[in-house]
Amino acid sequence: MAGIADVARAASVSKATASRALTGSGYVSEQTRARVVEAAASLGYVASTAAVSLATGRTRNIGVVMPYVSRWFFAEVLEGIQDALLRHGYDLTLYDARPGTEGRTRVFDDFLARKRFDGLIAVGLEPSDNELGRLVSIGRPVVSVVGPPSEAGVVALDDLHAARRATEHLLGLGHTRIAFLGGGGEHQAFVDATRLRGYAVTMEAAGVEPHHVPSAVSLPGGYAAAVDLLGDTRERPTAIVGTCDEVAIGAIIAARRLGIPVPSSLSVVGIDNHEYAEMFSLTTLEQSPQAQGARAAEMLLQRLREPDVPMAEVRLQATLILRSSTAPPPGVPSVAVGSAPAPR
Amino acid sequence: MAGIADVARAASVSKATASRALTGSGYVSEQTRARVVEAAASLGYVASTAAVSLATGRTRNIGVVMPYVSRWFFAEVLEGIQDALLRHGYDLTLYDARPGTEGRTRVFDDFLARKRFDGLIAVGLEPSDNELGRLVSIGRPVVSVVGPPSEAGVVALDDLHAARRATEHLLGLGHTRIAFLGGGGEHQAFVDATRLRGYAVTMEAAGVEPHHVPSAVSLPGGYAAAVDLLGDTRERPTAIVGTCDEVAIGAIIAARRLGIPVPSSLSVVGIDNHEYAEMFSLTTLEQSPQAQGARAAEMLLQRLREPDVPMAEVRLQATLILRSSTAPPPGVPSVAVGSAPAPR
DNA sequence: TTGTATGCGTTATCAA
DNA sequence: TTGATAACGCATACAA
Repeated sequence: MAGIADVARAASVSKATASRALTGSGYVSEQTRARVVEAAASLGYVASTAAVSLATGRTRNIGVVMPYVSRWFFAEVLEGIQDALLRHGYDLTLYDARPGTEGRTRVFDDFLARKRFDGLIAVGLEPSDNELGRLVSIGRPVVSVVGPPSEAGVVALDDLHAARRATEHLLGLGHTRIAFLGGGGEHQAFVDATRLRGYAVTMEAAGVEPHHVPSAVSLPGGYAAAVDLLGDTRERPTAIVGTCDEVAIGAIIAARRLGIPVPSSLSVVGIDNHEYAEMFSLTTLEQSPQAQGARAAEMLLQRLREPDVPMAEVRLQATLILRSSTAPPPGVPSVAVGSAPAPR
Repeated sequence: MAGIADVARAASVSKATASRALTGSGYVSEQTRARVVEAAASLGYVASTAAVSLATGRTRNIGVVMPYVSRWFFAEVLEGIQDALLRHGYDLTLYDARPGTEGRTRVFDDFLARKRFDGLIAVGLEPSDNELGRLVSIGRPVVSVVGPPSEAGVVALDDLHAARRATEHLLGLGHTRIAFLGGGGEHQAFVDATRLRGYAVTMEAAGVEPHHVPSAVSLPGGYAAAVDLLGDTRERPTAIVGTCDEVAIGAIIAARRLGIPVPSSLSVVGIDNHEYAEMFSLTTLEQSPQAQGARAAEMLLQRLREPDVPMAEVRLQATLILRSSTAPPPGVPSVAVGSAPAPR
């Protein structure tokens, strides 16, 4: 409970000097600074955040708004943000804003309006116009992870590119009957729509017909959709692009259950490089949600330091990780078989 | 940016009355209260949390400390806490304290010491003596989710009971060669140790030998451990108790890959009723992390309201959910086969 | 380099 | 029932 007055007294200086010594602002002789610091330490002095905030107008706290926290991508981003903020001594207050809930309304109307933070990180928020209005009216810098370009800072995967790469990989192997699994539900997410578009564009450019299979964006969702899709022997595709690894892995599990060998009868590719991807030998386009979260946090803190420099838009390129869930379609010989061995 | 002074002026009352009208403390005539409230609304007045905290000593914020946020259990608990706090208008600031990291030290030494919260919820923290000391020295009420009894409030699953039920279920089906998968690593968690004990005690009481197979507590961890365990045809168990569903599901996936049919050649039971449990037909002992989180939050808020009533210790009993990952061991006829059909 | 005095936006105490 | 005014604990402009 020791206040700065106690510290000042113990070091026999004024509160002002004590404050300067502790915060490192303004001139203080090295001698007295040491005395103050020692006094503070021995008294176990910790500045009251409320008082500091009131006096400075800054909270040393960052707000994070996300629609889910228990889904892999979001949890990973959160960890990345937390890590980065920790390093800079910033606190993190979390706002859960599940789409379509009453809680979400309260978050936008009441909680965010309290401005208990110096800046905001919005992860996959997809705000309505109304919500977006509230967001900007808060008057604090915002960085979003995932999502379309905006005036705020953005850190996101280049979804179009990732989906294109995934599709091209399968086309390159000789597949033509390639289905895209994911999205299309009630709360169609921007990410999934973009990836679907990347897939569709690539398919059309190659002169083959795209085939979108709606699916909940989760492992059980991918499983269920794949069971339906693969159960019909006649129209069965030879390859699947999952909108994310969870969906792709669900499809692999479904295939195994149905006795369809992967990759010899069915190729599957995902986007993420999820924690489980290796265990399922999933070929995928890697992104790092943790790195994205950390990057967003750094960008926001940078902005707080220098309010004048405009914030950037960072588009990350996913890199293909080849594992063994993809191969040429049945009947088509492997490329390696038909060509000369590559020189070493 | 409107302050309470602006509201007061607009309603032509003093700041004091404005404050009383808005906070609902002290006498205010219904007439003026309405005037003040309307003025506040039309000005878009939102009280400065910093000023309120400074004046009242309360933050309307709850700190949550957990070692992971991306693991299923923790993420679910977090959602439960968030939900409950939201309903009561409380903010949530999150502290990530992964065991063995430098960040964890900083959380305990610096971040928590700032006391930016009225109370703390510790989820599966397993603090060292040193850390525990810091925790109590903060002087704020604490509720822990998961973990041993303490002076603080506790909300947790009865792990001993859950593991016993799981083991008894398998014993009752006629299994004798039952392995326990999970825990035993470097950061042996209290939960896993307790569940292991519940298993071991039950096995010994039944006169059969317990067999603990160490495993990382995750789906890939369970998979890897099960591949090793089941690969050895000679010493293969007929049943597995997973310390949690993730481990159990990993084991099921491993069994499928190895061509071992579940449940006819191998029974698997878990603890959790994880999001994926149904999709793998996993028999399991259900608990609700969300409910535990919400319960902990309510308990803490209750304590803040009435500081005198001591906090309780809530032990939840898991309930067995029968799916089709468990059956009698090979060679032993199903109970139903050997007995008269049950009356309808 | 240090000290004095004021402000930050509320709530709470005391009179009126 | 209301209003003036003093905390709350710190940072900072200004003076010394």
